[in-house]
Amino acid sequence: MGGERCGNPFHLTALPAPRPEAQGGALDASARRLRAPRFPFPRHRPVRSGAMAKAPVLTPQSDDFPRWYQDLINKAELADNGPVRGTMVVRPYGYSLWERMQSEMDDRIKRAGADNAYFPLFIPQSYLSREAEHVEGFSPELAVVTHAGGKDLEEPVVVRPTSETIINEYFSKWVQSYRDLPLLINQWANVVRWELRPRVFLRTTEFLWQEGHTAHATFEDARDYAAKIHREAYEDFMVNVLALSVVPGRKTKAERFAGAINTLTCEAMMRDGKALQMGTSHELGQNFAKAFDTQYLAKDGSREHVWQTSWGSSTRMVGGLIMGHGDDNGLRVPPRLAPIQAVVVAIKEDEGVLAEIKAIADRLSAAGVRVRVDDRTDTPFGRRAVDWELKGVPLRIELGPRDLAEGQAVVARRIPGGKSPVSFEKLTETVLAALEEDQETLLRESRERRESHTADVATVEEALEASATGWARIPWATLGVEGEKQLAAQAVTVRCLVREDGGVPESDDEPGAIAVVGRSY
RNA sequence: CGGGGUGUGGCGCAGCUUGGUAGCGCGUCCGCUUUGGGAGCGGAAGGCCGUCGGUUCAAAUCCGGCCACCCCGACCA
Repeated sequence: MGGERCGNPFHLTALPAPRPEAQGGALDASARRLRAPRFPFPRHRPVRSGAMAKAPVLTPQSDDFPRWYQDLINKAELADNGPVRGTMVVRPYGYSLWERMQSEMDDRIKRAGADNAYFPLFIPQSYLSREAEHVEGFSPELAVVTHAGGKDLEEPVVVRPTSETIINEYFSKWVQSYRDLPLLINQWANVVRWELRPRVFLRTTEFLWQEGHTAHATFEDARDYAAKIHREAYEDFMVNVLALSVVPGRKTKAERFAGAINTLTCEAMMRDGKALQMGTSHELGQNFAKAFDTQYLAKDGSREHVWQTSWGSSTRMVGGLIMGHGDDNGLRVPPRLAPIQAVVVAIKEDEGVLAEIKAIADRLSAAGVRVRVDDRTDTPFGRRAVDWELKGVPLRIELGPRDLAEGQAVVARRIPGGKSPVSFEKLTETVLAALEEDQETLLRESRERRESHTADVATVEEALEASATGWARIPWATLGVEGEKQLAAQAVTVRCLVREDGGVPESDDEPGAIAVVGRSY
């Protein structure tokens, strides 16, 4: 793609047309009347002589999706690259999205019975080695500290890539009796995995996440808990808050977490048709319990190793939010997640207007809306409108002197698009209804996009073909481990195994299991 | 590690073929006019051209070494 960058302004004429008019919704009739064209130069029309046309705010998705993603992160002020390759600086607005995710996830984790705790960043290197598959899985991406305090360390310490090992070291002390079980712990932390191909939010060397670690008395208890987190915390959050229509499923052996006996995943489809693993929940069996000798005394007096789970979700979800919902005008944040659900904008400097926007914001705030006032009248209105669109704030309530005189404000909707005047009396009610509707709209769009870009196929060749634009579903019995390898040669992977009815298979070889395959981030 | 590419004000780039001491867009700052969809005009600040060496009266430009970064093939939240 390097060769495509071109300073020639005539390239602008080849840009795609503005996105189609919004469909459906009560605001639409007047919206069409009021809305200004987003880009002054429709496709294939030469730029008029004289005035130079404005470039689009972002590289259009259809031109170059990765570039669009980068543009959006920069212009919506979500993050910067850090000085060390693969690291990122999360800027305040980007961090506020993460904080909302944390808050919603934390509620669900606590509802599932887990308590938060904190374990150290540094782990003795020897801990990693105790579980063979685990160390093998992680060793290529470990950051190891060999020198500290002005001298070489006797035993190098690794910067945690995940905390199974160190947590088990302590679990083995804390668990003595069946009465100590289940032990349900979660921690919010940063982890480091040295990445060769970093991408902001999607794959960074350091990232933020929550990692849950539990110990149970029986295989069944652990299995059920991993499934509970998978569905009641992860899937529920992703569907009902992020408005992403994820596919919950089971990983194949090739895609499983190093050291797990089973991995459950939620896979989301991005707007370019690629998959993003949004969160995983693992059954660890007794692998770590044996490696760290985590045992308990059962009721009958026998000594048993615990059965364990671990589960994680990370700042990668911010990337999923961007690529799952964003369009050529920027981010689109589902209302339930949005740190700012509505921004009240003063169109121009005017005493009455400035007083009224604050009053409106207060009323909305009292009604439970996360609202912000934009009174930066030293910045032109258009600039501010574009900024809020880039940031994906669902509703923009615009107020100018003319509106004030008529006792109304203009409500601009980011998600369906369009604008409509609303009287002050009806404003709060309208805002609340629009937020509800927009949440549903995003989820519906996400589901429809995924369904229309998923093909049921019968051969590896067809699966590869479908993977060019989306996902394929193929019977796992047809594909098999051999077919999985063939796909991998083309950078296509089995994202997960599902049942025909959408359920999650109990094992890899469950009859009737369907493999969902595609390219992924 | 194998293949391709790039290093020039904060960001994005031109200039290199044909050496003559650096320019454009965006951004930033100041002033006035503006503010209903990325404002206009005027002014200003900001770069020893990745690095080391060579050729030359003269190097961003030519030659060589080194470094860094980016893109495509093996892992992962």
